[in-house]
Amino acid sequence: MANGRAHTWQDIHERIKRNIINLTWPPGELIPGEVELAQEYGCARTTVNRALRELAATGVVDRKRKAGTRVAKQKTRQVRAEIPVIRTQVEAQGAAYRFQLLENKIKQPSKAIAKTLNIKASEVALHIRSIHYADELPFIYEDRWINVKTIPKIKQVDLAQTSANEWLVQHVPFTSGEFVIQAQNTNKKLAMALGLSVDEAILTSTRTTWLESKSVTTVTLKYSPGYQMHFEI
Amino acid sequence: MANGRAHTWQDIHERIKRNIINLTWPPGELIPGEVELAQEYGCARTTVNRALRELAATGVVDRKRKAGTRVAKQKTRQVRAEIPVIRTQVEAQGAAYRFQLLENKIKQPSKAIAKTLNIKASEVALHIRSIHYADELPFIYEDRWINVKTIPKIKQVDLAQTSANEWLVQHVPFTSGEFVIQAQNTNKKLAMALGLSVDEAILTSTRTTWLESKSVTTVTLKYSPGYQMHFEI
DNA sequence: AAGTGGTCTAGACCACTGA
DNA sequence: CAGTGGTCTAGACCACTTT
Repeated sequence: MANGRAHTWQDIHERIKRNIINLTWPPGELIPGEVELAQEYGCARTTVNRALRELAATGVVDRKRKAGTRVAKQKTRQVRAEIPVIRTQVEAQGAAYRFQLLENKIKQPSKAIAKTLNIKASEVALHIRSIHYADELPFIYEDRWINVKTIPKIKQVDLAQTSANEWLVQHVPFTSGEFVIQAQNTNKKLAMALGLSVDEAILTSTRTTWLESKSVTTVTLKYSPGYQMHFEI
Repeated sequence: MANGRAHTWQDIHERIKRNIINLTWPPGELIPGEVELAQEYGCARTTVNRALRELAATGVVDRKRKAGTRVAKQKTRQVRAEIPVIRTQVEAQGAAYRFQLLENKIKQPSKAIAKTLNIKASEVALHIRSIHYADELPFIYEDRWINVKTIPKIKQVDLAQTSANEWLVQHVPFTSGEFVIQAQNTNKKLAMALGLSVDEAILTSTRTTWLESKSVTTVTLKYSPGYQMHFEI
């Protein structure tokens, strides 16, 4: 490790990244080809390839056949977050978790929901509303619709015992999903439910997931005021 | 392609993923080892390894030496988004972009900002405030502090021409960063600046970036009401 | 047409970690 | 200590793009 010869792809990865951070290779610059780097670093081309592939995956470089590898002219920055199950999130704060089921009924959804779930307006879906508490304080208000055609098993689950949030995450795989965040003012009904005053600013997230071409569920979570969502860059 | 033998890692990746979605291999299940899968699919172990590595990276499976590969019991869901430069974001909506520099001054920051930038309370930093417009409507209010010790070059940039947002993204690399989102009510000052009424709910994001152990910049963006931030799962 | 990245292979050795 | 994933190598062929 002390000498100059590095053989792991992580070492190569770091060397190249350092050259980019140093601005030895500034944005837009064409960096040496894989064979050349392999010679320079004294390793196989495959190893250099692995290092460069990781850098490309995180957007640090752009690669094109024949054109070569260039340091990316950052046009966007990627942000990422791990969204845990609500119970885990509450318990991670050292608070006691509890949730209360307000509604659990199969019925006809609004046109907007039917469209989101891609079901006919005449079809039914499972509507669930609940409040999640942290140390007996309202933390999140959940309004969820589940496509029972996709997930018929949900009807046999006791959703007063296990929250739909948790059961779905653990038992239902999905192939794609969307997650939208916005700020909203509390209305009278929500303010009452969460014990807030009207017109407070709260963060809301709407998540919709799909299994192949069939919708699974769409859920809107309304967080208590002051809630912060953290991401990594 | 028409026959059953697949040789690319993407094909192997998809076959395995399908077995997981099918619940052929339910959450928690131990799936066959790399050598076994390589035999079954008629390819090299390296290729299976590549496929499984991608699945592990996206959290679909958990891998441990000796213990083998298991289908992940999803405890978290990862969400991702590409955050573009503000100008690009506005122009992507088909709107005309313009920004107005409200302040551009080197001065002593508040204690909170000094702490965030990890500089002494007596040191100075560059304070920038501006408004970004979409079709002449206020879109984002920006409040930024730049660590001039880390980025001395910033002093030579005409920030009335090129927004700090854009210049930094294109010219300054970073090694890590944090991104925090929350909902806030507009105060009187902000309402005036953006032409809003008081107490409207707006989304704010605060981003802080680092170059090795030195802070680069911390910026708070306040989006106009109704703004939605989209993520992929 | 030629150059560069993308990937596959077969074999080898290493590094963890569970039994 | 033995089994499984993690990685490296050398060579080969392929696929995409730019020239």
